Amino acid sequence: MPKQSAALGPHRRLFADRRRNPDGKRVAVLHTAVRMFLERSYGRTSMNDVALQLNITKPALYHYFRNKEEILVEIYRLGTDLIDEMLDSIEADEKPGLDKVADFIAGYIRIITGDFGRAVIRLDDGELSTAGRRLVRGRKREIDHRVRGLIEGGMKDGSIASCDAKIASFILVGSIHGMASWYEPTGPMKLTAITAQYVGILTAGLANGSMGELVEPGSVLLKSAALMQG
Amino acid sequence: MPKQSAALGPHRRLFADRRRNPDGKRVAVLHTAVRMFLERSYGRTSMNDVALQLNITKPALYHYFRNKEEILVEIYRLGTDLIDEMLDSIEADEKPGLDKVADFIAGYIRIITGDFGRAVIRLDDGELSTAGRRLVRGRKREIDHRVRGLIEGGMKDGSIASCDAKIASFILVGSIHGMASWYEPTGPMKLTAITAQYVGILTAGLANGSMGELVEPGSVLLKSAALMQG
DNA sequence: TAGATATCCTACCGATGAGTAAGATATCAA
DNA sequence: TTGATATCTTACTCATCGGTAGGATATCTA
Repeated sequence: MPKQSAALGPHRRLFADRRRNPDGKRVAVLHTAVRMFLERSYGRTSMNDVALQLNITKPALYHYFRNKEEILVEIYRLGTDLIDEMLDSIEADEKPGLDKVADFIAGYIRIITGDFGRAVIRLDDGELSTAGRRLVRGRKREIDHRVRGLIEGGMKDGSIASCDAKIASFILVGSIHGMASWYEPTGPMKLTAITAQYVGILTAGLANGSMGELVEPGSVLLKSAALMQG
Repeated sequence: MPKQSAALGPHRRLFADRRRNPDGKRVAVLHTAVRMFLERSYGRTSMNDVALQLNITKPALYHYFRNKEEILVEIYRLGTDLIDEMLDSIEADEKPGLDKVADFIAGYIRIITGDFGRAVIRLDDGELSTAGRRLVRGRKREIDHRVRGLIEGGMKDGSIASCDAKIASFILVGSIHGMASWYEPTGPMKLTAITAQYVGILTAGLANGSMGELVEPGSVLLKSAALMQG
């Protein structure tokens, strides 16, 4: 963990003195918490851990948040807000569905490589209470529906090949979600290069005309019907 | 949880009497545990929970496993074994790389819709000790490399368009991993139909010739360069 | 400068959960 | 039948963690 102590510095410094700054300190807690939750998971990060990272004690955290869950819910809210705004902007555009999908891929990658976007994907909403889980999953479901809408729009205007929009959107977001796990900002690949690959492969898969000569899954699929495991 | 008590019945019944059957009871524990880990996560499933589900008490579990982690590692081992065997069979085939990829998609979906396959994807290996984590992540990495090999093979024989094999394999497995989260065996969609969609879209995306007229990510990508978040 | 209050701390509670000690009882092989 | 042992239980230890009680101290405003 000392690896990222440099990045945490600014937030830590906010708590160096007792200057009054409730809003600023609240978001500082959020930035530190989301980093730690992503690194060690929500369940394995104690309130004490977060407090120590900020150079305060655990009860001080409860001055800014009612409980641990409130921190997590707030993180989800910030992350889903980013995604919502991007979808707003894409839906407002006037262009073929396939182009909107291309924009979505690029925008989604941009968001998901940031802390709060990545949190929406990687953190386990099963840790939430029933109420919190309902809220978060509702927002996720809404996002899914909007992505599906993009694909359906493309099928209507003919830029996207006829397919099951639900499955296609799952493939789309699923492949990008994977990035949230393996992408490292300090890694060797430039983000723009990665994005170009994603846009290329995924739009090629959806584009009308490209699914002409379908590859049939052969032996393994047949085997799968026979060996279907209980 | 009473929802799946029917499926757990057989394993529960194994522990009804004290007949000696160490191996059978061991796998019964594994089957019950993987189900519960998938439903409630490893961290939120206590040894007591698992024991109760089997109609025994917690210490009895320690007769079959040294500790909780040993159960999880064993689950990972069984799951990765399934994937390894499938890759063995595909690599042994003599067919174009794109066809192998199609077979892989179908085979991977089949495995991932089963309990142990899904566990490899969904369970958090961050819960493991350093030693266990090294072991599990090593096996996962090996699988990744083999998938990448399939794609590289296809690029060599010309059936797959030139692209970054690393990214392409991440897109491939990432999109299927998403299934491990949303797929429900009792859901409305037949597995063969879902598989066909995956094979269709993904092989179309990789196939040589389909990436001719690339869709350029437009406004959003440009915005992303400017708004890059810290 | 003085009161209001924001900020933060020490010390604690109660719950949970992994793992163990030590012994009771059933099963099976000889 | 009997001894070895596999199986399982009750009753515990120890550590961690979310959250709180109650008070101390610094900051800002009037």
